[in-house]
Amino acid sequence: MTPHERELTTTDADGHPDADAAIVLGEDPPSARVPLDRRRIVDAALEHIEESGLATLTMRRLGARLDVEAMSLYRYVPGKEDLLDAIVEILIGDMHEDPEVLAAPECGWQDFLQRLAHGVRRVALAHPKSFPLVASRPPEAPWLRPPLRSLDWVETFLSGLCSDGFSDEAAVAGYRAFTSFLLGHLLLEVSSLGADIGPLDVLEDGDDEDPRLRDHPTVRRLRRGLGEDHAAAEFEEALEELLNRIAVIRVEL
Amino acid sequence: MTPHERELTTTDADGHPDADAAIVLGEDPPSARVPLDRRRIVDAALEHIEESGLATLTMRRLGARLDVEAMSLYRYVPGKEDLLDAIVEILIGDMHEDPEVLAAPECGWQDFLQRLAHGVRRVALAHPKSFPLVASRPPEAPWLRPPLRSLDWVETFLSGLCSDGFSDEAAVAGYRAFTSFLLGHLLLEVSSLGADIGPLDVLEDGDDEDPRLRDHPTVRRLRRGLGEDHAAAEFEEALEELLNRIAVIRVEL
DNA sequence: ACCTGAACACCGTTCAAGT
DNA sequence: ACCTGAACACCGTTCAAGT
Repeated sequence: MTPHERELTTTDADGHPDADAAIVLGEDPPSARVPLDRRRIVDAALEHIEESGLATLTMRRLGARLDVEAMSLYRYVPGKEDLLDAIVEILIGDMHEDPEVLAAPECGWQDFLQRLAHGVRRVALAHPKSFPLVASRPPEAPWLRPPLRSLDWVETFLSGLCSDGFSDEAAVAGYRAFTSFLLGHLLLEVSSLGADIGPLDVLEDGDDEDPRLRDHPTVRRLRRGLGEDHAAAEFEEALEELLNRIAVIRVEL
Repeated sequence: MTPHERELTTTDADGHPDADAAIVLGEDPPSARVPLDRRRIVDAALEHIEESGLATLTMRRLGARLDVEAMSLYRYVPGKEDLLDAIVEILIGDMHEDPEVLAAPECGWQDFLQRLAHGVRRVALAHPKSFPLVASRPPEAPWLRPPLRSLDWVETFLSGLCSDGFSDEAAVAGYRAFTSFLLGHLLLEVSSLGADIGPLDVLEDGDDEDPRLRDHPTVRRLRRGLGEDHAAAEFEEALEELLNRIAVIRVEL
């Protein structure tokens, strides 16, 4: 694709170099490939993870994807660990840019938390294989419990609640309940998605039997229900319950 | 070191072989080191992770810890991935051996789930740096939603509920609610523990200011509360709420 | 200014060879 | 039977050198 574009822009069918024209028009330098750039690197890493998984992400492979040798990446990224951190920052940034999420809590804290939860869920579902990084990378502020990454996110959350009548203690308690809720639900949902469930693994309720089920009669009996995906509905329901619980915290603390 | 031991045990200072004496006493072969063994390898890996973190776990280092070259490990473990899976199995096994957890649900499903939850939490807290593997390793049964590892665990859970009046549908719904609850709470709790929080990171409420807090006034204001660890109490409280919710599921489904 | 070749230390893993 | 030496392919990372 990139070579294709390059061909089209550097010479036309008659062999005329038309690079000059492009420059005159103020476009990118003919096709001396766009110089590398930190954001482009992080995006490519994200793409790779979603396509092929975190385990195969390699500085060398990432370089190849960008038509560059691995060493070039180090001009823009201090190292692989920092690259993974940068991915997390992009994911969190996506959340913050979402206008749905960003909107101030004018319609009350319940609406605010609803939008926040759905915003995080959208990001998680859009990047199922990368999302677990958000939970596993060492946090920006380790003294913060729970140590979710991104002080920006925490600030948004706490100031949102405090602006709608939460006491300091209630806001902190709400923060804890909300984050563990999101983590549990989204990590599980995302891990079913990332599992690359082969069509043969669906375990039809036909007469054929998975040998592993011989010693697990209850799992076998309930296997149809266990295979169904009700993640969306369960998320809504559990979120509703959570908001009720936070409402109690709000008036009690 | 290894050659040193060998010298000391196979011959004494006068050149007498003393291996026979040891054998006569019925002890381990003098100290020709205990032959390797799959369980010993997995235990050593667990120890290494808790001491030094998953990132530094290496077949070569693991070999060194066992006074053996890395290649020897491959006689007992097919590869590094399988080793990580084996660690998860040990953790889950620990849970199942806990008599507190294992006891049949004779005192009702609420007591049963209480014991189960606390059993899982004990294991998580005992191995904070290894526990995240339970959530991140690809599951034994990918068609199972959520895909928690270990069919044994799922079987225990479901048959426990079904033996105390849960319909099939209610048991499945309860399973989903329970696992996402445990995952969220324990991963967050364990990640605060594993963070190796330096004493300087506690962020005293003294007058010194972390520069990162300049743009996060609410976090700064609430930092004392955010640093406190109420994980145990919050776990109990949230578990109580969860059991209430499951009670509703039980009668409704 | 931006990229690369060559190099270094360290991986996971295999296999023929040692004891 | 159990372990190791030597080797292979592949990592992350550095740095002097190329354009």
